[in-house]
Amino acid sequence: MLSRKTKYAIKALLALSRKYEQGPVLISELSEKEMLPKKFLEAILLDLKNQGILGSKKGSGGGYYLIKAPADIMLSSIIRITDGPISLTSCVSLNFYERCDDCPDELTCSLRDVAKDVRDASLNILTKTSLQDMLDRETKLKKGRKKGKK
Amino acid sequence: MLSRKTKYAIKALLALSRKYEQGPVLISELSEKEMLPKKFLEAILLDLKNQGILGSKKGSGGGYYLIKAPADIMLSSIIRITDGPISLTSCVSLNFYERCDDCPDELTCSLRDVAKDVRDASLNILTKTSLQDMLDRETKLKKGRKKGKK
DNA sequence: ATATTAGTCTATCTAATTGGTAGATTATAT
DNA sequence: ATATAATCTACCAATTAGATAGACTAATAT
Repeated sequence: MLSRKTKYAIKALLALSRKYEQGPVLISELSEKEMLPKKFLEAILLDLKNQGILGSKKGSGGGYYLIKAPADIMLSSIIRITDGPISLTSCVSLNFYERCDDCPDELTCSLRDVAKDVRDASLNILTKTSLQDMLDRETKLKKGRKKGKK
Repeated sequence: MLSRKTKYAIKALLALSRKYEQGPVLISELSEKEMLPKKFLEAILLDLKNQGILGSKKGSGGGYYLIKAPADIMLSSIIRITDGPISLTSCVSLNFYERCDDCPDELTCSLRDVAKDVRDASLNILTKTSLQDMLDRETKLKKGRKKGKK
């Protein structure tokens, strides 16, 4: 399950996506409009900045802003920053590989084999879904509901 | 990521699968041969029993045994017992549904929409992979390694 | 019967993680 | 200079993960 941290990050990033190239947005504004605990959000945004997703500006007229286009920021990148590994086991993680301390032989571990498949299936979606894609989905979902479609 | 609990459970269940219909196996035997902490394993096995996966017998000649065929026990069932939800968000969980406390509208939440896709992709594998499948994979992996294949 | 065996129940315990807050500090625009 | 707003340091409480100890109960062998 995604942590609150990750959900907050995604919410904030979606809000920043809607204001892409419209100048910095205040933490307090993000916090209020998106209903995110301010101090916690602070830490999250700082994290996203240090990982190269956001830029920031201090002083009046300052705030946070996307450093890349919403279409170039993938869900997988966000999750990895705030939650770490996406895979079921660390032994198949592409970005956080670690040997399972007790595993006698990785090459013949059937769980690892399945975990690999699950990882590929998940990443196939998460590395292809950008913030822009999510905004698009949102508008589609809203339209769909208005027209009473499912 | 899967918890240790889940990994231990899978290890133990695979061992019990190899001895399917050969009578009960001692906790202590499982613990030693599979290198699992005994007391922790005790709790896990009891859990699996209460969830209808294992049977048990007390007294001498007793132990734990599979109550269904290895081909009928799916990875998804095991993970759900020991780790809970498989999905990224509780709002798309088939077995542990819960509303996201802060979500203003589930029907137009784009994260939920993506989480649904990821859930389907993961479950497509996990509900189709049985303990028997894992044993089969294991032997295949062992053969493959002997012959030097990849 | 009773001693032995082996699962079950209750109760802890520690360490790590999660979610969150407070307050001082530093950079910047005016 | 001063107000603004991000950044840094330092906590803190609650929960979960991982694990152990010991009493209790049921079944079996002798």
